[in-house]
Amino acid sequence: MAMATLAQHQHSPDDTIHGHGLRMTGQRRAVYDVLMGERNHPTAVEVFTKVRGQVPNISLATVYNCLETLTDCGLVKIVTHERGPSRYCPNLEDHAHFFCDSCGEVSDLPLRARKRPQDVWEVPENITISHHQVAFRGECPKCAKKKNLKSEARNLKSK
Amino acid sequence: MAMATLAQHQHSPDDTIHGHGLRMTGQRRAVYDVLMGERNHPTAVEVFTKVRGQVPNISLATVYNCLETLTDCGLVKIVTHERGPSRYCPNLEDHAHFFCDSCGEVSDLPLRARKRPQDVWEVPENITISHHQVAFRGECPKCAKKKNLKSEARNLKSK
DNA sequence: AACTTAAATAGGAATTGTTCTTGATAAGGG
DNA sequence: CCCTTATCAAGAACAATTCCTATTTAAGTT
Repeated sequence: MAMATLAQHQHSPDDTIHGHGLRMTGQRRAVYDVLMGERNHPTAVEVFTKVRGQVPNISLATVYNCLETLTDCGLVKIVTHERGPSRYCPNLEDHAHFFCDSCGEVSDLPLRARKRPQDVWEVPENITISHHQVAFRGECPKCAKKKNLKSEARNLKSK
Repeated sequence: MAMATLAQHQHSPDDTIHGHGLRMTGQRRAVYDVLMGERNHPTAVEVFTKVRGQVPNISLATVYNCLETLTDCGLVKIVTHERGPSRYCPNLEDHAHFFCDSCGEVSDLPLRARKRPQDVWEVPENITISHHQVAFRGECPKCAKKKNLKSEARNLKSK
């Protein structure tokens, strides 16, 4: 019984794709596995080079197609940031993204419990909201630490 | 005395640009005026066609250059949304954007008083945030109303 | 006013990321 | 096994933006 309940909510990616009348092909699985493996928000080209290890003669266009079907089926989210290339994210929880300006790393920031974006921005009542995309930019802890070490070194030298 | 206080905080765009060691040229002024006139978040191409009315042989590259200098000087904000072309916004207040999926209209949503994005998303303490960009998608009131009228018409017909 | 120097511009070429097209391949259902 | 449709690889096409270069313009100096 517990299983039946689980099965309803926890579809395998195969089931989800089949539910959309499509097939789980080798290429699609490989692309999905790369995303699930590295949760680094890779670009299409990064997925492409990674996935070539598994499917040596997959084409970039196919990677784009796979990423599109996966997003259409709701298995993957597409993340855009300023003018850069799109990135892909298999985290289906509601979350924002943080982009480090110095190292380029992207990380997920979860939504706080019982909070909604509308609590912070004035959204008129008669507007229907279907999606939101939230991006923060700044400096990640690693880069901040590096910078501090450098300036310490400078101070020692100048003595 | 009041004037001196004002002058400190309320620079003219010319002063701001001069403060960056640059000049307020005819092209830059025309681009800035278009943005201040239509507050529709136009794309570079839309600015280009509009600005040609004032400066008939300005080039698209120059419009891009002007938009870049204006944003570098902090007079204009650049707004990106999914894979679409960048849009430009002279509203310097902290605000989010709403994109209507059916008519494409873009509107500003002000930040609520004494609220911060960090109130809604969990941002680790040791991350430094310099910018945030927030986009909502959905249906604007006008489009919702149109849709309702249409479905009413359908209902009448089917009787 | 002429001279000097650096900034700004127009026009077009080049680049980047993505989508489209086409013919070949493969897979599931009858 | 055949038929139909989905999928794929490869490369062409495309859209938005940036880069390049020769020319023009403006500001500050004599």
